[in-house]
Amino acid sequence: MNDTFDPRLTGLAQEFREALRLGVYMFRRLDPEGDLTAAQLSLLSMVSGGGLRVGDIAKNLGIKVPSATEQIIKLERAGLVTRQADPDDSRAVQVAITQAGAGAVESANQRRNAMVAELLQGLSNQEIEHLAAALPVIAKLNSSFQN
Amino acid sequence: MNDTFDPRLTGLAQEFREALRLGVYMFRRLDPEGDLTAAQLSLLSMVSGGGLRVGDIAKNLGIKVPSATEQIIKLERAGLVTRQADPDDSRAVQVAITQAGAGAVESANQRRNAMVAELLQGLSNQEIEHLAAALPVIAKLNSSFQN
DNA sequence: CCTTGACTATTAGGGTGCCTAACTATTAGG
DNA sequence: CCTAATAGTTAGGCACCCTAATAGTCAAGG
Repeated sequence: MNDTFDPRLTGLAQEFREALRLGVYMFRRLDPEGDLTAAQLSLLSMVSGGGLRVGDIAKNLGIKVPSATEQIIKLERAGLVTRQADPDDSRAVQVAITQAGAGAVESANQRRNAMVAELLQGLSNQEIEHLAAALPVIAKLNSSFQN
Repeated sequence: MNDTFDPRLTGLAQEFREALRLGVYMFRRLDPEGDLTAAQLSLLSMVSGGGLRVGDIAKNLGIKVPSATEQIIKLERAGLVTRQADPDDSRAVQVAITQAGAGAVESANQRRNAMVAELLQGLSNQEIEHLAAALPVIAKLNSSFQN
């Protein structure tokens, strides 16, 4: 096993971990007044593009199936999604967003995006470019981390 | 209240929020085998620079005092920190790292940095540059968010 | 002094969100 | 058919955060 790396990478790793910690902080505090928790909004946004099976939702969210089930049941009780047996495979369950769910996603996203956009307004153009360039890199890191 | 923003900012905000969610995921799952949880390592790293009071720790971590107390008690039971009344103000409690605690921080940081560095190795030079340029921006966003 | 109000930390109780293990129901292959 | 694999749910548990209530200490004014 190779555990020696370019020292610059190790330094960047430390810095990246620190940024992750700050990100956790921000993520947690974004729009605490809203009706939807961050986890619920992530799930709802995901199904708002079209019905998905529980397993797909779990995989896309990077959580285990029982954790997805738990959130889905909460959302169903709140009237924001529906659950129906997949006609092609009755083991599977199709989760679809309701009209109320779509409205909730819309307003929650607006509120949160407005809060973040306000933060972003405090950045220079160059800082915004740096941030925008890095976001796909973070997404890529996450997908390689999933494996 | 102004809730209209440059639409590019709103799009970026959406993308940034998604990156935050992914970051939370990575942060939590990094080194799940280690002795320290992510939250404990954050706290321990913080006091490793010198003793701090509970309130300061909570503020620096962005959590409430009772949550900090809870973590500190766990770490104390594990022998990684000590708690002593502040000689200047016996309401306050000084939290200091032990030798075992310092060792735990050291090895946990190494393991986690190695894991992240390995992820970073999968990036191109340009991607690494983009990431490195964005990390200070994230730190800046966080500090303006604190207010 | 000594009381009152502010401050520091802890305790008690609660909630979210994730996990693994065990189970049920369904599908598909030999 | 029967068995193995697959999809989801249920049950139980843990990490980590919160608010409200409490105990102890400090500091300032009467």
